Amino acid sequence: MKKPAVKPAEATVVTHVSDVTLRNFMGYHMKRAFNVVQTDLVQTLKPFDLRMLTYTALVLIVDNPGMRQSQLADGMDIERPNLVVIIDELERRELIIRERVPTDRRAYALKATLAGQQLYEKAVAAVTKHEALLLDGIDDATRATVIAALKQIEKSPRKG
Amino acid sequence: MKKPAVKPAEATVVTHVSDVTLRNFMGYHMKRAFNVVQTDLVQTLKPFDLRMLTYTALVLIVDNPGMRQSQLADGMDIERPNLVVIIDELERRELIIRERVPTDRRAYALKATLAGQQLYEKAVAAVTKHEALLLDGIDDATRATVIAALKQIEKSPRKG
DNA sequence: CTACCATTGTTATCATTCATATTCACTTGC
DNA sequence: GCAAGTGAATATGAATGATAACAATGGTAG
Repeated sequence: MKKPAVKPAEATVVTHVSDVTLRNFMGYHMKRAFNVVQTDLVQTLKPFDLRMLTYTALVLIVDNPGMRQSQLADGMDIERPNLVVIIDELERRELIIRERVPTDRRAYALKATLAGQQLYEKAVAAVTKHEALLLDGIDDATRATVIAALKQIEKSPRKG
Repeated sequence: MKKPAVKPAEATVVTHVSDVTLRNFMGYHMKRAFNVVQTDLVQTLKPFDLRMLTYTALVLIVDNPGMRQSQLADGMDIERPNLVVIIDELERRELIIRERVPTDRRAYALKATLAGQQLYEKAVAAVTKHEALLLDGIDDATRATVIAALKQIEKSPRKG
């Protein structure tokens, strides 16, 4: 019989919330840590008027000039319809352009403008700096171990 | 000059989407890995008719009998109004009860019913099993390292 | 005791993110 | 040429998260 290490103190006033059971799960730690990272990222991107999604899209477009929207949606793990508004916003701000593909007039080739590339440079630099602060106390070997483990989890069988 | 290691192949057709820039960020790895974990968790909880939020709430209530809603909201890092519907659902399904606190008639003491405790046992066991599969190739020492690192990130200064 | 303020839970409302279904334009395979 | 498939857009809905405002109650200063 597996008795959990949690003793429900009968009708006692709760002074401190215990999450011992959830702390047994890697996913719980991941969610809590990621929340901190995400909150920091949102703050970091605010001066550039970028959200996490618009930032990710911009970076991928700069890194992959000429990519199609469906490719970008795949890369971002979101559905095509949801990408449209993101691309709309980036295009309206003239950070990227939708260029018709001559060989397939259904598709758009996504490319960053000069302004888009410049914003990319600044935003990536800012995020890099902020993340360095967040990971301050963690040495390089540990970081490498964590990244390797996260990659392995990401590549786990039951993906999509 | 910091030239990124990304060469924008002029007007070339993109065959494979590169995320080299994003791969420099720990947060990106965390998000991708967590997506996998979360998708698996949702699937795991589906047979029990639990979502991530109702599951988390149930676990915390079982572990902390008598806790208040505001304490639970704090523990779950969500706002009080958003917790109401979650508690409503758990109460409607008779997994928990809202018990009036005699000493403070504004507050409810949250307690799991027998059915709630039983569902808790089954759900926690299922999640434990599924997570074990997900972390299969990762040895204990690595897991401990990752958890320690995630905890450190979570406790980072700029929290809330 | 009264007046004021803080807290608990609730309702209403809104923004964001993500999914699905449908439609339109276009391409491709037969 | 036509049927089927693909790229993108639109409309819509579900889930999660936040804020504002409120009623009821509790605590405290005067």
